[in-house]
Amino acid sequence: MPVTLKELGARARVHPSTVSRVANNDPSLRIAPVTRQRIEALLRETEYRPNGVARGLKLRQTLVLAVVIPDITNPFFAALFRGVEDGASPRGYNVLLCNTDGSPQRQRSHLQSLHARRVDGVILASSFLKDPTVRWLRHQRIPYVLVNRFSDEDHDPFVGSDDLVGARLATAHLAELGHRRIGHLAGKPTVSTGVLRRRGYLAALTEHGLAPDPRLVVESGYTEEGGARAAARLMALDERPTAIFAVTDMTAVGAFGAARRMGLRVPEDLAIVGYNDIPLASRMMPALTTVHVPIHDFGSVAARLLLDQIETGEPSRRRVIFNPELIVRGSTVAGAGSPADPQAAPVFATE
Amino acid sequence: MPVTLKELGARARVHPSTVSRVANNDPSLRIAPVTRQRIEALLRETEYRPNGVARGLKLRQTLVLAVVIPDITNPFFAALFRGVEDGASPRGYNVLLCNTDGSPQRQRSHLQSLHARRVDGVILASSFLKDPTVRWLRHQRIPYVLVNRFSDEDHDPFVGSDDLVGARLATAHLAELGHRRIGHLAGKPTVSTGVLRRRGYLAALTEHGLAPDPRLVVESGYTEEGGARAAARLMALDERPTAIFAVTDMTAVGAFGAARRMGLRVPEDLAIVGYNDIPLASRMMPALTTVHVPIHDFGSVAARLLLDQIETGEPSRRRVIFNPELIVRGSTVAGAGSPADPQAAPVFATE
DNA sequence: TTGCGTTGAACAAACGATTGTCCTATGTTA
DNA sequence: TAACATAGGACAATCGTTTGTTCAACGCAA
Repeated sequence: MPVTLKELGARARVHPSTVSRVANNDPSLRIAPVTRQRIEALLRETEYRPNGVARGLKLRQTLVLAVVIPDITNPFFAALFRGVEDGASPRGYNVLLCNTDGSPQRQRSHLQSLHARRVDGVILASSFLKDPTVRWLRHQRIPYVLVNRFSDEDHDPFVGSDDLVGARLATAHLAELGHRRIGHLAGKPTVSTGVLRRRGYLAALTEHGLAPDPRLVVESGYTEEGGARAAARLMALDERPTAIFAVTDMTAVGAFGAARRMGLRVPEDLAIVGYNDIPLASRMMPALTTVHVPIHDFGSVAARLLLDQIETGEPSRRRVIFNPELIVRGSTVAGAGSPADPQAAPVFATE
Repeated sequence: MPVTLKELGARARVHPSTVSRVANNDPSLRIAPVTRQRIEALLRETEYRPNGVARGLKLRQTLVLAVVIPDITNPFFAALFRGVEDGASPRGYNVLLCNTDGSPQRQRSHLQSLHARRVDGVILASSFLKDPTVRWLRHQRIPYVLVNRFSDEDHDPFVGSDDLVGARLATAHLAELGHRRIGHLAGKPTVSTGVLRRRGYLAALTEHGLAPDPRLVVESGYTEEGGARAAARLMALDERPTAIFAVTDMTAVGAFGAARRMGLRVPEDLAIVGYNDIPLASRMMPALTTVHVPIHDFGSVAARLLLDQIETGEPSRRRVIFNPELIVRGSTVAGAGSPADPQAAPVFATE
């Protein structure tokens, strides 16, 4: 059993509260040097560490954060989590990880559980548009930061990339390579990245004098399987696309697989662009052209924003938007190299 | 602010302890039906959830587990974590995730922090041989389960695969393909998987009449970069190997990259076998021949073993060893398919 | 000797829940 | 009518810390 203040008090023949003050270096404590040393020796000898649960109850802070994501198995979220932990751990916080598999019910029940545990804050990367659980977080005054996906345009602290710009870059790249029929594996209309990347895709098309064709946009969700299915549907069209912009790298990977199974060569028969630049992207054959975003930084910046809120006690609406950057690789331009990972910088931070 | 028993007691004009008993459905409570209904209505109306911290203090259980791993960014550990969460979440537990990056210091400091927080149990996938922190866990009577790597042969609850058998399968496969010079990207001698897989490799060599050559064994660690470096060293030998058995899939991926950079074709110039069958393995080009182990099951079984210990209050030494299975793909046999994921079953479970 | 300022701690009240025990009205039985 | 059950809750201790307040003893000056 771990040692308690009570026991230490008995062993040092002082009141437990005195031990507590010595352990916490309470400046308001006036104490005889000899007594202090006796207590300090005891603290070292027993390797006393205060019971975090009791401390949490008294101080109303648990030093625990939570990260809520769809699926840690997705490399994007794994990198994101590392960022969060790397930002929070040096400041004494531990981090709970909750997977929702994209289910609003699971998200909701996880958040309720986290609230009951009195976590100090939540980083939510699985929110959707007008997400009621985000409103609930606000209402419960639980500090939170949204990452990658936002819920309302301006009402939440947020870290992400400029999806509209990123999608436009990706699509413009394809148009400039001469592709006339460019398909889109679209995210969900209930998720901000889905909406914005689709919008960016459409904007780039018209900017390059290409008429949007509804048949060329197929909803794929965010999984590899979804990407494969959606790509297969696209390639079954009469006039099939010669290029695809996929809403995420994982769906692009699915499209790769589908193309391969249909005997299509990438990029000769089908060019593919993804989004996020997960580690896997540069390792594929051919390597995946994609929109680079600093995933690890998403996490560490989100942690910083969250800890700021926690420590000041004031909610924030700060938004940090990173500038996405196109990385051209072999999936659009045969033989294109895979340059060293670029460092995107935040170009746009309000309030 | 969340509602407390005290407030509810005041609002229902009963003592807080009575509210608690109603909320917990305490059978020892005799109560007038009308009062009960008044309280229950209030509980529903306020969506009362007991403060988990206070509950943890009183009941001496936090309903929190921790998973300690080298790096969640490694797909192996991501899948493992999912297994743990899928096993623990339905039983009301939340899971903390701690990354050590393979540093014993970070492992140690994480565990101390987890102990101070009074987590109910720990799943440790980053242990090494004779790991003092494992002894410490035992000594502190913190329920724990080791996964994938063990510390002592028989002294800890453990979930993993039979590394010796798996490595022998992999190496034998290469030998049977006719390879005479088979290199090994070895794990660390301080880690059980490193030792056992190396031993399995050596055993298979002699079983096939091949003389072990120390120059063909290069320590690579467990990262992609380490694998690339080690493979490059192997391929710089005068008599370079025509096949490599890598201690994990990630190091195999590194070897892939190195081979590609040296202009070597896989499998024609260099055959490669990995270990673990992470999702990435089957997606590579060519797909990676590897030793399949049920990673997700590692996690969920470990969670079960841990929860059993927690709920019975008794430490266990149960070991669940899964049977590894060779998956032959294109990295050793040109054109070999990638069959559906097999389901390995535990073939060996003691006490 | 009385009074007062320090020193060096002890005391006690939270934080929010759980749970064994005790108490007070009613109604019932002898 | 006195004794006694029983129903229906109230009381209080406890989990381990933190922190504002109190307090005894001592030294010193008047």
